[in-house]
Amino acid sequence: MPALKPIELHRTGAADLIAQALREQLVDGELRSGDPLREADLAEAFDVSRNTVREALRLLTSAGLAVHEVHRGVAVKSLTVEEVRDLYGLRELCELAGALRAETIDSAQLATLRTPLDLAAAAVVAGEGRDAMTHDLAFHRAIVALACNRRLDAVFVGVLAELRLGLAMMEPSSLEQWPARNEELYARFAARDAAGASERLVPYLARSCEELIGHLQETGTGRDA
Amino acid sequence: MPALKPIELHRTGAADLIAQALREQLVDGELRSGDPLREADLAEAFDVSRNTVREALRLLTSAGLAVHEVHRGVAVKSLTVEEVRDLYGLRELCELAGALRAETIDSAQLATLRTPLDLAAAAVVAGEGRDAMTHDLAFHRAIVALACNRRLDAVFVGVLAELRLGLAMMEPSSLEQWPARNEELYARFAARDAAGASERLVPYLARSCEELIGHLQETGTGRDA
DNA sequence: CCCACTCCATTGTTGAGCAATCTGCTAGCG
DNA sequence: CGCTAGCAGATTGCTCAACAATGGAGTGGG
Repeated sequence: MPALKPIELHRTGAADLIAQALREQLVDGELRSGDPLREADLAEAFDVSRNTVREALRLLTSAGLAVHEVHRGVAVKSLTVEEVRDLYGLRELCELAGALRAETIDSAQLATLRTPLDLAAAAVVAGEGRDAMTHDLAFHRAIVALACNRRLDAVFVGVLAELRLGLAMMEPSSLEQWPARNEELYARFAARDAAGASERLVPYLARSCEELIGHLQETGTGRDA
Repeated sequence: MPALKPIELHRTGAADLIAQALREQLVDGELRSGDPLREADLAEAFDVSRNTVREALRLLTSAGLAVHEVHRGVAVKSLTVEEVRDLYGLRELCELAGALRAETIDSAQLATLRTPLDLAAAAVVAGEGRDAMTHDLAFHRAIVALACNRRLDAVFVGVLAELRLGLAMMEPSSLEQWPARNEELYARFAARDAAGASERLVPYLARSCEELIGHLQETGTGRDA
């Protein structure tokens, strides 16, 4: 036994890798809502066959990140106002499920909230808006994780991914206010105050939702289905 | 303009049709947990190419109904006890979100609860256990629909589909008690009593969950990941 | 009994090919 | 001038055949 092969526990096929690459381009805002995803182009870009690209696109569409119209191809999904409302409604449900557990968390779980919070704060002072948002969302994912339900986590990750379709297109407003707001929320968890955490979470999400909707309407995105 | 072509608003490709056909075989229990889904077999059975089958299988796996191990193929997913707990936790979240709206529903919404309930009752007296379960689940889907959130509906449908992987394998116990239990729940909605509905929903789901887990452990399904 | 080796079934991926369909353009017509 | 028909060109939907890579089952030797 010369050397342990670098463990590739989660070996993935080419289609999965391409889907992941596209996902990343989506959340980074490199692909904008409505952009067409042409099979031939992607096949050449990733140097794979068109069939493999098709599999990757199936994954994206079934994840809700793209839409697929027969004989017209796949395009990056553009969110409608109604969809944003639904997504935020679902997001609220997920986060409240996590916040409910605030009463019974231990210090290790509290630490999982602390880390992304610090990273987000650092990104804010560095003026890195995109990073700040990434870590902010990680903070919220940690909140949901308190519910100790992997399926719930998966749903939440999907919701965030779809929301980022819209969020990626707007400059986060009042960035410098985020750390204070998050610290306040964190303090409620540190105090094991579930009700207090929920009370702060709901208006925060409502504000964030209306902000995104406002931006969608401004830029005229998310028009006809 | 001789005749309006029968509108096919939701044209679907072959892969989607096959995925749907397999889904139906899953909820009907014709395919059991762990059964392998071999590409060549399916290609011949549905008379399509292997690539098309692969696309359909991608859809199933990303919907959580099948598992995919590289170079080992796709198999019908077998639920672990932990997954069942998570699924029921998520299901509870969805249904409670619907039950919360009990205060403000109108008579039309109440009617959407009534219909599947009657169908389920009829199936019970007819001794059609499978149909009874189908309509019972439709009743619960109607509860979730009260939240008026399409995304939530989609999540719930996915959760139910996964649960049916396990439910399809067991004979529903105490079938004749279902109608009474459901009527009781319906009465709370008719009375616009959200708290009462929630209080009845939670233990019902808990019982159902433990029943499924018990059956899984009996039959030894859901072993090693 | 256990290990190594071979063989076979199955998957992963490719590339070419063709029918169906959409899109944009052009030409003809009123 | 506006409008429709229809003709390419582009793109997708799906098939087919092939080959490499991998996993598992069987086989034989130690």
